[in-house]
Formats: sequence, C-alpha cells, structure tokens
Amino acid sequence: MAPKVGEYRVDQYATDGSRAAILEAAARCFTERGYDATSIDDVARSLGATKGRIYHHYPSKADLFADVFRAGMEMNYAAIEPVRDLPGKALGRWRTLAFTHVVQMIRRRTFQRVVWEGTEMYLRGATTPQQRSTFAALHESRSRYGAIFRQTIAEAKKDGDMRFGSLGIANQLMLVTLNSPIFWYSPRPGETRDDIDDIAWQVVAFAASGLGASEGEFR
Amino acid sequence: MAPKVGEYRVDQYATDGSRAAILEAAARCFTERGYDATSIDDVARSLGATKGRIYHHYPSKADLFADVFRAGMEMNYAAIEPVRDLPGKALGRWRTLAFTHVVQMIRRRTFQRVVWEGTEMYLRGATTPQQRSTFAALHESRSRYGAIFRQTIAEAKKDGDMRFGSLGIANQLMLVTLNSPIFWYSPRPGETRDDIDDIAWQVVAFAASGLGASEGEFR
DNA sequence: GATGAACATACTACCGGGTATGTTGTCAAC
DNA sequence: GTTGACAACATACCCGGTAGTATGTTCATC
Repeated sequence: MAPKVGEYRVDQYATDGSRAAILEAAARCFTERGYDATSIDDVARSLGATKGRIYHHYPSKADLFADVFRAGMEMNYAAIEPVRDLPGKALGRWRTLAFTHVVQMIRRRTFQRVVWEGTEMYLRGATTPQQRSTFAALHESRSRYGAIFRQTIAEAKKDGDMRFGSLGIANQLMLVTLNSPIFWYSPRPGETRDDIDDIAWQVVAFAASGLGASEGEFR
Repeated sequence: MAPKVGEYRVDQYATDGSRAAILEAAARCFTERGYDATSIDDVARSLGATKGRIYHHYPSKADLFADVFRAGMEMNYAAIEPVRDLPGKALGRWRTLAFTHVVQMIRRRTFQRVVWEGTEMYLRGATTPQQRSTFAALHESRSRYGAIFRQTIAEAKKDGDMRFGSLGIANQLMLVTLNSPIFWYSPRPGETRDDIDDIAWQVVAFAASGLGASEGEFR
C-alpha cells in the first residue's frame, strides 16, 4: 500500500502517518532554525510529543535530517515526472520543467530548504564518515535531478533557441534563480493558486531571458 | 590613521592587524562550517592561537560574527563607492554597479557568505534580544545597499531600457543571481583577474537579460 | 496473557560558550 | 634601572544545553 501524505508518497514506510508527521515537523524546524540550531526536543515539541517518539523511528538527528532531504528530492522527481518526456523542442520542455520546479519550491518550501542545507553540508564536508555515504547518495540524486535541466538547456542551445556563454555558469545561474523562492517567498494571506502561478512564471521568464531564450515570454 | 588590511579599511580599530587577522580567520571558519558548527576554538586554532586571544577582543561569539558581517558590508560599500554616481542612463550605471558587485562576491567570498548567513539569522529571528539591535542595524545596512540596485533598475524600467513584471520579484531574482557566486564559485588554479572578470560579466549578462535589458550584451 | 510496537520519562556524557586567573612583554614615570 | 601598570594574550575551569540511551508504560493483536 501507498499511504498518501500531503502530495507525495511515503511508500517505503510500513507505518503510515507517524513518520510523515515527524518529517513535516522536522522540515519546518530545520527550515526555521537550521540544522545545528534545531534540537530534537524542538521537533518533538512542535509535534506535541517527546524525544522518545523521534528516536523510536530514527537512529539519530542526522538520519532524520537526511530523510527530510530524501523526501524533498522524492517530491521533486514526482513533481516533474509527468512533464519529463513531453514532445516538442527543448526550449518548450524546459519552460514546463522550470515552471513545475518553481511551483514545487514554493509549495514545498520547508523540505526544499532542507535539501539546500543538506547539499551545503555535504559540500562542506560537515558530515561524519558514516553519514558521508548517505549524504553522497542524496547529493547524487540531486545532481541527477539538476542534470535534467542542464541537459535540456544544452539541447535548447544546440537548437539555437538559447544563447549563453559557459554551460556550467549558465546552469548554476539558472538553478539558483529557479530555487530562489525558497529564500524570498512567503505566503500572502488569501493567496490563490493563480497568484503562485503568476509568481512562478515571472521567475521562469527571468531565467529564460537570462539564458537568452529566443522569444521573450511575458505573462 | 587608517591601516590597510587586504582591500578594506579597518579605521575604527585603534589596534591594527590583530583584530583584522581574527576577522579573516572567523570569516573562513564561518563560511566553511556555518555559524553554529563553528566553535571559538576552531577560529582560534586556525589562527594558531587560543580562545583567550579572541575573547580579549570580542565579548562573545555573536559579536565576532556580527563584526565579520559589518566588515563585509563595509567592503561592499567601499567597492561600489567609486561607481555609485557615474553619469549616464540607469541601465549603464546598473551594469557597472552589478559587475563591481559580482567581482566583490568572488573576491571576498568568505565575508559575503557571512553576510548572507547573518541576514538569514536575522530574518529567522535566531538572535538574542541584546544582539537583535546589532543585527537589525546590519540588516538595515544591507537593505540600503540593496536599495541602490533596486532603485537603479526601477529607473531603467522607467527609461524603457528594462522590462519586467513585479519590481519586488525582479529585485529578488537580480540580487540572488548577482550574489550566487558565493555559493558556486571556487577558484581555479592559475586563474587570472581576466578570468574572474569574464565570469562576472556572464553573471551580469544573465541578470541583465533576465531584467529585460534592451541590448543583449555578450562578452 | 504474552509479545512487541509506539511511545514517554529519566538519566548520562560531552561539547562548547563563557569566565576567572595566570603569564609575558612593553612603556612610562620616578 | 627599577617598578608598576596595562595590553595582549594563554591556561584552567565552570556550567548549561543537547544528542543519545536506558528504562518504564500503554495498547493492540494474536
């Protein structure tokens, strides 16, 4: 069985809602205070529970954090899966991909912040040797995810639909732009789905122009 | 007297090199490990010294961090000062400003990462009440700095030299893009000043196009 | 009614921020 | 040229907070 929690699946857990609730709370706490400043008691308190509950499901704080990271990446893959292999030219595919990604950054902000911090932790080497391999796998998952975008813009450039200098730099700038809502977005009261879509399209338009996309999209 | 350290001034210190060396080491450590994960002993060790030296000059870890933040912002203002009030249209002024800023992000990466983390700490409210006012002042300094860019692109839009939707969103995207080298840049061996300039221009070109600047600059 | 999952409670151990107290060199005044 | 005062550190110590553990407790299920 695949119990549904929020909009992503937590298949691999035999137990349903419990771990998912922990993940949500952990994502919120890690986002609000950062990894080091977040104590297990913080997460437990925000659940109305105690340490015991968390340590019953996770062997360590780092493992909990890593699982939030993993869940975040899983959501990303799930989100873009329906639009990964659409027909048409690379530029059009990229627009759809990018838009879907940005909406995901906004909707799942807390998890995505953890993905960001986890990536930084890995790159800084701020992990114990045992956690190193776990984080390495997560980081590679994120790299593969990023490679989808990278390859698409490379193809669009070949098509003559994008113009930029170094692919590496363009890729970094694009990803930073598309991810940036995790830093500056905060929900307005009474905000509709259309409002979010509008914001997302502005982000995509900025990135598209930055990548030298042919027709300047305005929306 | 104004003793020079690196490329920025440390006027306000009666004592010269000592505090500056601490700042440099602290900036490195905070960048490598983050605020919480960095211990005062780490900073001291990277100086070949002990806690005593640091606590002789700074009353607390947060004050040391804040001073790195302050020094970083001071560098930024110093860097753009010569190009703040150049003649000409807003778009041209913006290009110069943006380029100078990006080069600064690359050259003073460690300090700028601290500025970033400090801003996040303030926005998250991860400060004690006493430190709150210090951080508020630093954050306001950074806001004023950002406002220079914001106002310039607003003017360029009025001139018809830029096209974008929401000023607020465009501003966020621009700043994230221009700041992004603090995340992905790492020096290549044998890299020249021209190489860095080339990277910086690519960043500026991306942001310019993203903002809908009229003539697509290529360099 | 026994077994184990799913927690809560109570406790330990350690790390790191901060402090209190040396130690050394320098410089000024007598 | 002695002393005393202070800056600039080093050393030794304290203590609170937190990750992790060990041990209950409850409830469901077989």
